[in-house]
Amino acid sequence: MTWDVLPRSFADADAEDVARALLGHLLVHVVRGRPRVGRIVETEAYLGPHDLACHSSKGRTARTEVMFGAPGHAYVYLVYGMHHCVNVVTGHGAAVLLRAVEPVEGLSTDNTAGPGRLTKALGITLRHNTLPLDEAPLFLARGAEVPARRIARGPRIGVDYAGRWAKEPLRFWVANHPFVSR
DNA sequence: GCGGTGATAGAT
DNA sequence: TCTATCACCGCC
Repeated sequence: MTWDVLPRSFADADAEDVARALLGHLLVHVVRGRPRVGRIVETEAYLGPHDLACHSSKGRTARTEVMFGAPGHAYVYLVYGMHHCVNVVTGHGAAVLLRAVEPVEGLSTDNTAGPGRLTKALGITLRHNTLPLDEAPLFLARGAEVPARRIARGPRIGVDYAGRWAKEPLRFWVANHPFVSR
């Protein structure tokens, strides 16, 4: 199989637009020559330093530096001591969290709804932090675009601490898709 | 509903 | 060095 890899410029736009545009495309992690592939069906936009739910609202630190770098790279972090989350950096402190994929190929489990389950199924860890997302081992590839009328939106999950930003409808998902979390 | 788990950031 | 916090998940 040859992949139609999405160029880094795909992520060079507002996080909200990228969050929508990523739905339907593929996340590929090549492990020992074998691709692990999921189709993105749920995302969340984190807009930048002014967005109090976004890690970059704490400023430029060793951890958040990657979000201030070039678009199209991975921001991976560990939460609650055990779950990895992977984001697509869109630049200027913003990024898009990948929350759920539909299993396509090579996954260790078909339990891929939820950011921690997604990274576990694909084998994504802190080692992938800052990697470019247009080349092996970890890249985005063209799937099927999701028509706007099939995209639902609502508040982001788990960011109640962020005041009014917790209510902003910055979570996007494929309507009625069985692999969307919750 | 509750707690495990460890990286992170800020305080001491 | 210490401590609070956390973009979650599995089990109760």
